[in-house]
Formats: sequence, structure tokens, C-alpha cells
Amino acid sequence: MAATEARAKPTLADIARITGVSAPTVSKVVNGRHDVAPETRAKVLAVLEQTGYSSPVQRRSASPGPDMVEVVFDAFTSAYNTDVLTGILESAAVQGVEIVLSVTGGGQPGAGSPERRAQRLLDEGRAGLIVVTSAFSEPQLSAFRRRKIPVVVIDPLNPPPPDLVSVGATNWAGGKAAAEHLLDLGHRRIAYLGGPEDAECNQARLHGYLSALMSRGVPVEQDWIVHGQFRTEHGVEGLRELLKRKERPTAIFAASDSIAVGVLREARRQGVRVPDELSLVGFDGTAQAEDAVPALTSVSQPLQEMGRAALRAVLRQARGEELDSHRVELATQLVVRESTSAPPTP
Amino acid sequence: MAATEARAKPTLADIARITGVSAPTVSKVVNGRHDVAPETRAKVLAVLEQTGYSSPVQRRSASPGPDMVEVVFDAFTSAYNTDVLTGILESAAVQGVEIVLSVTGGGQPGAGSPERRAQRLLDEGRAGLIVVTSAFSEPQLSAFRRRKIPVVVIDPLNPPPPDLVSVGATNWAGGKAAAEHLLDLGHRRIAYLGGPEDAECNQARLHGYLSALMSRGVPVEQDWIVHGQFRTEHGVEGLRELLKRKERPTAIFAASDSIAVGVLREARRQGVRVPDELSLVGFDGTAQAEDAVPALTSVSQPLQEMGRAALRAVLRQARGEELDSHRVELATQLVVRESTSAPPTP
DNA sequence: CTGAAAGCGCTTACAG
DNA sequence: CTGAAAGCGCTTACAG
Repeated sequence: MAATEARAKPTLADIARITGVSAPTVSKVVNGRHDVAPETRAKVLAVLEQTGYSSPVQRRSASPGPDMVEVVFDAFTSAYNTDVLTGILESAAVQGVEIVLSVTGGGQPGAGSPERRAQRLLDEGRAGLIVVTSAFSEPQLSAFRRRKIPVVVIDPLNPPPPDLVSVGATNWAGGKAAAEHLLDLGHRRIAYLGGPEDAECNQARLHGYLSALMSRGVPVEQDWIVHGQFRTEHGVEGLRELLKRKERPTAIFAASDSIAVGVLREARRQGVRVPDELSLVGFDGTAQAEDAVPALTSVSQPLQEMGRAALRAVLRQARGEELDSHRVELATQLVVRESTSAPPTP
Repeated sequence: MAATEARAKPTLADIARITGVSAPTVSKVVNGRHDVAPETRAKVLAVLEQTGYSSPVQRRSASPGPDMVEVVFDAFTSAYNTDVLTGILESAAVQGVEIVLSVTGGGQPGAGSPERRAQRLLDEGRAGLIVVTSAFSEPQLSAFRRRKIPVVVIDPLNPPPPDLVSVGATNWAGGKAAAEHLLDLGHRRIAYLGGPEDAECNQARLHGYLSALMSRGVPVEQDWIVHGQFRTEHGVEGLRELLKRKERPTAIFAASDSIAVGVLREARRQGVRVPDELSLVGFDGTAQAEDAVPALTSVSQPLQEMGRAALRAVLRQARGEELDSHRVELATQLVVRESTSAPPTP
């Protein structure tokens, strides 16, 4: 009982008493001076660790205000990012958490080496980090891990280590649903206009599509699988590519709405009628899908909910609570609009 | 000479000596206790001010890291906001400034009274504030002013006090250009589907439109001027309204692309062909205008540049530099696409 | 209201 | 390397 009585934050003098050394010695250890015997240092450090002592300097940099979570985007301008961020902001307002935004532009977040960047986040009192559709390096992640800065990724662009906490949607099921919808309409020549080849979410969508084709006994044509970026330009160029194939597909499954919008744009330019001559399914279910002409059939992801889930997972970790799972996967849903119909009868 | 010799930061004891009171008394003033005579308090405050003393608490909250600027949106999800924010983030990355995001949802930023909200920003070391298409109250602004927190507004939704620093576009000229384009095509029955009636930018666009009509001797029809929010739904409802008028307009100038997209959506539903039966001009020049079908003729604003300019203006003020002007106005440009043509010949 | 005194948490300078 | 002593910047409790 007596041992757990005094729960006030420990002072330097407390540490000295517990360790059995003088206050000045503890002070030296805390401030990283070198004139301390290794064993003494070790003993003091152990007690420091165990009591959770923090020095005035540490207390100063430990954010006095509300929690701050940093959200890192690869590039910012997209309907997808806007939706995810909206969810994060909504949840942040409720939780009294502040959101700091940064954009990597394809590089690493922040300046300097991974260690320095991570230290910067720690110094500035970030409670954690949400990384959205970005690539990141293993050294970067381990720098965060070493400092116990919680990180949650949403649809990373490179394969994440298995122990990393991530939030996503049922991409495999979504890809399968998209392809099955096209198969149900009678299509047999279905192209896949994908995202970055390495990206987990792209792989899952691709394999959902492959699975649907295979289970219906429809042969897979490697020529009709094209990877690229989640961008409108990739849709434009992708359609151009596909129209050059000796056998043209009658339907395209695009791995994002932005890609699909590019396909629509190029189809209009080339006079290819959607859906009469070409059916098209997108992925994401952003406002882009609804506003497109013809309105896009698309696999809708709960992007705002994904943002909220990511923030929850970061805060849970920051508070030292257990996570139910290292991977949160929210349901996708196929929304049929005007861009899909039966294939033309030749 | 001797007077300016010791430039070390003043201690509480220094303040006490200079003011001629005891250290405890200064301590009380610094910590906002009430048991101090008003005159004593005033004397101490004067010296505090003049020496630039900062208490441990202040020193703790005076951000040790990079500058942070808070960006406040009314509501977040829109192509307009995405573009403005992209500009701000770009500039922030270059300047080494961090961006904290908050959304008011139509209310005031932060929690509590204006004074408490402003104090929160100060405590958390914000270098300044950018307020984007939000409404704000005079008490709120004066709370910022009193604490010398620089504020820059972009297209506020209520009339801003004249001394507030603001960034915008040449809305009047843009409105005039839009109306003149329609007049040049031969339209005489031109409706204005506006934004919030009070908003400065809406007023300027409206009066640019009015000016163009008047200078061509085209009578202004009050029935054809409808205000509302900068939202797609307003475009949908606005077109429904306008189609009920005994005399229908042959052209609509929508005060934002989002409104114009709503008009397009409703026109398609009602079978009104754009531009054959109805010409349409939008405002903003976001990706929405380009992706619409038909592609929208729109008055383009340099939204990213506006974001960059706003951040520059905040940082200038934060550094105590002089601003060239309290109002930065960037050029708009009419971009003609597919949604405008000559009126139908009856 | 004011301030002398005591005290807190920490650091520094230095004798051993 | 260690720690007793002095000291710094500040706050608290309380006598007047």
C-alpha cells in the first residue's frame, strides 16, 4: 500500500533517494553529462525509466496543450485525400485533438535523416502520425518505433511491414465485386487499369479481379493489366494503350475514380461511347464518381470513416491502450451508376 | 552604455528591483492573482512589458519549434478549399512553417468564448491564423487583435472590418468578364446564381455582373438574382427556381463552380441542354470546371497563389514586418470552355 | 495588499 | 567520479 501511495510526479530528489546517490549525480545523468561512472549511470537510468521521471527540458517539449497528430500525404490535391482528411478532422474536433498537415511530395516527411525527422516530431510533442497513401522507408519507421511514436498508415504505396498498424478497406472484396458486376453483365474482355504495382491496396484489388475472372473460367489476359499512378493522366494514357491492343477490352476496371475520370475524358475525345461501347467501373466512390458524365459505377470506400478509424487507432496507441487489431478493414460497396452496361453485340 | 550592457533575459527579481516591489508581488502579477493593488499591478505590468519578461509558463508554451500557422475552414470538403490549402501547404513547406488545420462547421473556431479561443492559440504558440471562407464575429477578431495574433482572411462570408488583412481575387472584374462574355454571345436574359448575400466576394461578383448589364443598357431583372450557399445543392435548387419564372433566362452566371455543377446536374435531369438551350458560366476554375460535361466556362481564380499569398502575409505580420497593403487582390481570368454559346433563336 | 521568510526543484562550482 | 554546499529562479504560506 505505502509503496503506491505517493503518486505525484517524481522529483530529481526522489530519484536520488531511491537510487542512493546524490541529487547532483542524478542531474548529471538526466542532462547527459559524461562525468558519471557507467554503473552509476545505469542504476540511475533504470530508476528514471521506472519512475517515469521527466526533466524540466523534457517537460517543456512535452506538449502542454492538446494532443497533436500529424497527417502526412504523398500529394494533397485529390478527392480521395479530401474525404480522408475530412473524416480525420471531424473526429479530431470531437476528441479535442489538433491536426498538423504535411505533404511529402513523394519524398520523406520532414527534413534531414529519418532519425532527425522522428526526433523533430517527438520534440514538437506529436501524439502520433497518420500516413496516407505515401511511401516510407524501413529506417523511417524504425526511427518512429524506437521513439514510441504511434504510426498508422492508410493505403501505403509500398508494402508495409506486417506489424505496422494500418487502416484500409476490403480492397480484395471490392475488386472482386467490380469484376463480378462486369462478368454478370456479360463482359469477358475486362481490363484492369491499376494503381502503383507495389501498393498493397492495388495488389488486393487486382487479385480480387483475378479471382473473379478465374472462378468464372474467364482467361486472364496479361496485356490488359496496366499499372500506374492513381491519377487522371494514367487513365488517359491507359485507355490509349488499351485501344492499341489487337483485341480490345469491352470493359475496364479502374483502380480509382481519378483513373476512371481520365478514361472517360479520353473516351470522349476518341468518340468511344461509355457504356455502349465500353463499360467502366471506378474505385473510391468520391464525389468525382457521382459528378462524372456518365455517372461512374464505382466501388465505394468509406473514406471518411477510414480517416476516423485511423485517428482513433493513433490515439489509442498514444494512450497506451491495446488495439483490437493491427489491421482495420472497412467494407467497400459496389455502387452501380451509368457507366456500365452489357457489352456491345458484335 | 552600462544600461544596455546586461542583455540577458530579465528574471523576476530584476523586475522586482526595477519596479521597486518585492519578488512575490511580481510573481502574483505574472500569474494573474487578484490580491494585488491595481496601481501596483499597473506599474509591474508596464515594466514587464518593457523588459519583455516571460514567465516559466509562457516560456514553456512559447513554441520552441518551427512557426505554426492555423488554417480555419468553414467546412472542408470542396475543390476550392483543396486548392487554397494546397497553395498554403506548398508555401509552408518552403518556409519551414507548420500548418494546423481546423474546421468551424459554420461556428467559431475552437471552444469557449472568443477570448479563450484566442488565448488558446497564443498559448499553443501559433504564429498566426488564416481564415478561409468563414464567418467570424467582431469580438473574435478583437480578441486576436488584443493578443497581436496576425489574422489573414480569404473570402470571408461576412463583411470584414476595413483594417483586417485579406487576400482575394478581382471578383468584381471577374463578375464583369463573365457577364460580358454572355452579352457578347448575344444573351440578354442572364440570371445570377450567387453565394451568401453578405459575403464580400459575392457582392463584388454580383456588382461586376450588374455593371456589365447596365453599361450595355440591358435591364436588370431582380427575379433572376438568387443568393445561397456556395454548394452544389444551391445550384440544383437555384435552377429549379429559375425555370419556374414566367420569363426564363437564357444564361446563368453561377458564383462558384460547385453551384454551376449543381445547375448542370439539374439541367440534365430536366432535359435542358447546355449550352444549346442554356449557357452557363461558373466561378473558381477548379478541376470541377474542367471535368464537368460539358466542360464549364468559368472565371478562374488563382486559388493556390491566394493560399501562398495569405501565408506570406501572416508570416510578414508575425515577424513584425510592414505589409505593402491590407488587401491583396490577385487577377481572375475567364476561361471559355463548352458550357456557353449563343442563345437559342426563338 | 505587501513582502520577509521558507521552501522547492534544479544546477553549478569545486573539494575530495 | 562523487556529493556537500551554495546558489538560482520562482512560489507559497502567512504575519502584519
